[in-house]
Amino acid sequence: MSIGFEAHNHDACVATGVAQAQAYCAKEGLKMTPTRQRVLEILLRHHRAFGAYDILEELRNDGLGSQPPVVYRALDFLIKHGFAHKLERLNAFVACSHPGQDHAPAFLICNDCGSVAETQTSPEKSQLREAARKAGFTVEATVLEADGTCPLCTTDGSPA
Amino acid sequence: MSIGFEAHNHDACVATGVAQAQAYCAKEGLKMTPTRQRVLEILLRHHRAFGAYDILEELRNDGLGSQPPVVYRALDFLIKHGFAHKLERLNAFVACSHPGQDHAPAFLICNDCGSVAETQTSPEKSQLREAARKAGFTVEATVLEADGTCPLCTTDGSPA
DNA sequence: TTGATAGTGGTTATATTATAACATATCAAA
DNA sequence: TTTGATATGTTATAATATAACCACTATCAA
Repeated sequence: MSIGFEAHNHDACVATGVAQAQAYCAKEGLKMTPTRQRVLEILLRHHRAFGAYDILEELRNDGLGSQPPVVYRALDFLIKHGFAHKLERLNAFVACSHPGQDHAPAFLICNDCGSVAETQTSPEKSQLREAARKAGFTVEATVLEADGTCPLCTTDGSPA
Repeated sequence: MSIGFEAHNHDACVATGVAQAQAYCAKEGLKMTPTRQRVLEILLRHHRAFGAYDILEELRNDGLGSQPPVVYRALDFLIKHGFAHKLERLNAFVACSHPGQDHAPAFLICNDCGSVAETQTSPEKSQLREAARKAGFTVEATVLEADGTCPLCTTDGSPA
């Protein structure tokens, strides 16, 4: 369960993810508005890379805004506060698997089935941080992504 | 000199970079065509993140093709054979600083001055590879990028 | 209660990045 | 010299993202 390709109960993912985000927002004085919550739910439900325009289409179906800025603004909020991440390699988005933790996420992205696993790294041990330190470079954010084939697709050629 | 933010002779960069690429192509039976070479020269000369449409504008000035596919095809070739890399965070491109080596590059990207340093990592030691191994995930390619502030911009607020 | 302010959302328009599809050209091998 | 593979030229469009402006709402101070 630690890495994320195993099957699991997405309803629970969605419920706990939304609850955690709501709790965090209440504590920090942030506004979890209907649009933001809906975008988070969409990301949690799919639990895979999801493009901004795919999210937008679902939002539209819910009557919650139909223009790109709506979804990009919601994503900005979710990313800023750690509820979601952008996959730079795919220009797509995923819900955070470890919300509430200050973390340097890394992603394993399956090219076959599109599933995405978020893993934690230890910034103090990373080669990237070490290289930055040596160079006198101040790191603000890191992007750590691997493309490849997930165990399910490796084994039998078909996704979960 | 190991990391890449220091000032250095770009003419030499360009000359040696092109020569190395030509040698590699000759050895491998690849074609270093005028367009491809010109795109490589542009990347080497600027030695920073350079967008596809910025490259295209320079190509146009040289009469070497004026439509997007021209530059994207050249970039595909250069990237495929290790002469250039894409910075996913910026949707931009840089010449490779270590051509001819089979490597897992990592980048330090200065948000102030736009300079980019390419550093080497040891795949066998990386936390991303380790996480992949644990998950049974087969890695095909990795993206390792850090945003932040380079030593020159940290020190005095102005780029080199 | 009013009015100032900040944050959010709606909308139009447009910018930026990238590729599909098809025609033409080049070149080397059969 | 035909063939096949690779490369280039071109048109059109897809996919991703943001600027700019206006309206609404909540909050809070006067």
